Amino acid sequence: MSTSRGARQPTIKEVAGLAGVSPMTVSRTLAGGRNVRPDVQERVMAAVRELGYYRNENARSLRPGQPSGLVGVAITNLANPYYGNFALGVEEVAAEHGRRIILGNSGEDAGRERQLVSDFIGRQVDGLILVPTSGDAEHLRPERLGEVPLVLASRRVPGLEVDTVLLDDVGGSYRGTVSLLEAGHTRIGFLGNRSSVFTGARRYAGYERAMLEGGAPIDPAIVARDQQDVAAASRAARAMLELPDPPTAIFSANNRNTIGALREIGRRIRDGLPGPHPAVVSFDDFELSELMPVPVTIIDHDAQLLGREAARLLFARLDGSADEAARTVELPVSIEFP
Amino acid sequence: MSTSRGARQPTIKEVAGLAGVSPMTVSRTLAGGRNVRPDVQERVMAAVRELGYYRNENARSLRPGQPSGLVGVAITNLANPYYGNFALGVEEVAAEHGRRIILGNSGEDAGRERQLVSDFIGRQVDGLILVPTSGDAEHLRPERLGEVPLVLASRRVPGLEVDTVLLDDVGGSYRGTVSLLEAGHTRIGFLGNRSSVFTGARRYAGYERAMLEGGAPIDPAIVARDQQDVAAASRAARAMLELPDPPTAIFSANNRNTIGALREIGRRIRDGLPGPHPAVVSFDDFELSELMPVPVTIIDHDAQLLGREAARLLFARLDGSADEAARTVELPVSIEFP
DNA sequence: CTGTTAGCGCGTTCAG
DNA sequence: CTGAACGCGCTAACAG
Repeated sequence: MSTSRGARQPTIKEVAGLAGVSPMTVSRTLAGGRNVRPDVQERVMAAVRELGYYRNENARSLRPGQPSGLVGVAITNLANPYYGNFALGVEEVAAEHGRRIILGNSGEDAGRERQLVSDFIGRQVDGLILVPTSGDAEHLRPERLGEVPLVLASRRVPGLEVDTVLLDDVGGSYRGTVSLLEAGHTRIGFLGNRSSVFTGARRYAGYERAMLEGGAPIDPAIVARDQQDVAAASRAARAMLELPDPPTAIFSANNRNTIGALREIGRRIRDGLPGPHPAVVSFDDFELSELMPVPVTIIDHDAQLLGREAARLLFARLDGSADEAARTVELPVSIEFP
Repeated sequence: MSTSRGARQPTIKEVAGLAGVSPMTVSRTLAGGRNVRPDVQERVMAAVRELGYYRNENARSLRPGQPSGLVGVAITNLANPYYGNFALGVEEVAAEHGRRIILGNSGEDAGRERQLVSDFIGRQVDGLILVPTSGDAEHLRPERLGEVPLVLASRRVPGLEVDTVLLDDVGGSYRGTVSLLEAGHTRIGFLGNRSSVFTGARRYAGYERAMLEGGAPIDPAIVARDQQDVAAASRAARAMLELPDPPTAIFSANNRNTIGALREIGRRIRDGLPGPHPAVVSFDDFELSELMPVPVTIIDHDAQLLGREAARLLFARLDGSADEAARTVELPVSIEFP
């Protein structure tokens, strides 16, 4: 009378037995019913319902050439709402194509990513969509992946020529920084990821180009490029705002750094520290940005769309409607002024 | 020379061939190498590396009794950061147990949830974790699920006695509302989900009890219970704030309603409309709540922890270390004053 | 220590 | 229109 290990899932044989037909007839009925008499189909479906039968997709995909209907998705940080939306975009398009996603969180760790990819391939995924970590990428090389198509999102991997969806990181950062320069700022701080992170490097490049072109000096004392989370970002912002000559504006290269910077600015305002408090340009949107105590310009883009686009590239590959060459799609960003 | 359909994944046979052993020896080596000579193991592993072989997990789990190592997770709205964190919690604990998650987004649609569950079972998941929709739940009845254990999170399903993780919705809402009453408010609006949503009903119940006990009348004109997204919440907030006698405080039953309400309050402040502007109590945390133009009290809880706890209940069931009776875990919430 | 046999659930192929 | 045989990749159980 234990709860478990008793009656496993019913098989096609049991359904066949109950319906008084051969397993083959059940299979055919489930496959659409071609070449099966309607009344027999009735009996089969009745047996299916009675037994609570579900077709075993794993056994099904055992046959070579049969797709598993699974797409492996690895993300660097699901706790970041940005990647939640990304995953949703992938999931939606996959569902439209009758596929399911297997999701793993790499936590920005290359070893974990490698494990995830191994497991995904072992489960016969039809394709992979990754936001790659910045570590070693040996496990993503084509000869390791065999036939399984790979799409990268958000970041490129050096030396890996595969379908990729990127944002216009450089252009967005450039335009965002220019908007600060045009507003009269010359002392503009930078908060971002370390340059080994692909987007970190690209977004810094946009900032740098705008500063150079605008004739504004880049002071290393107000450039902080190693914050991966909100707490670190707050500390970095604090350090530069406590300088004798603090920045009058801050360019933040991503959501986590923006939140950290604003948290610190808010603290200073509440503590009654003297202003002026810095204006902020943020790469990545966040909710209620219009209610901030300092003007916040948003370099906005759609994570869900990024996910959808990545999935589209993958399915184009799977349908064979993509040609040999790896494709890169760069999605535009929009700038929203306060 | 086409990219595809050519060299499928190598099989255990090919590895065996290359290593000059039988498939069984490869299998044993991969399973840990018991009863295989070290030098033979070497040869096998070399062949594995050379061919880029991955064990086919689907074929493996074909054998009865073998777990698939997959957990099916269905969520109502991945775009909500709250559920992203929930998924992360589940994923983490699953990974600790060597399992992977298959993730689907039900979008609050019972039909879609049913499809997802069918597919999950067809893929031989070891267990299911759902944030159930509020629709028909026929497909979750034990006889439909067979041996597959189910854990519900966040919401209960009427008539379904299964392991469940809930928040202390009633207590949190009660205490949050009491804090407003103690601050002198008596005209307190309510924004939330329709009562068919489990949490919607529970959170309203806490609000209602506090209001009754506090002797504060509940005015239907400032109770709005049908907002599922931010835009609808904004409209509802606007409607009650434009009344001749608007509420002096608002209790918001979830993240989406809170953002909507604050967006509307912010708009009124920017437009220079006369105050006083309402204080807000929010069930669910959000970032930068400390920077809002009106005081915001947070009824806080940890979505990631909710996910972890749900996964723990599931694995307790799978390990057989849980007894027959369905368990309910109610996680506490904490109140953070502005 | 290693190999052979058999069968998991399903669908393609070929007979009726 | 229906069924029987075979094999997909893998591993317990049983030789050797």
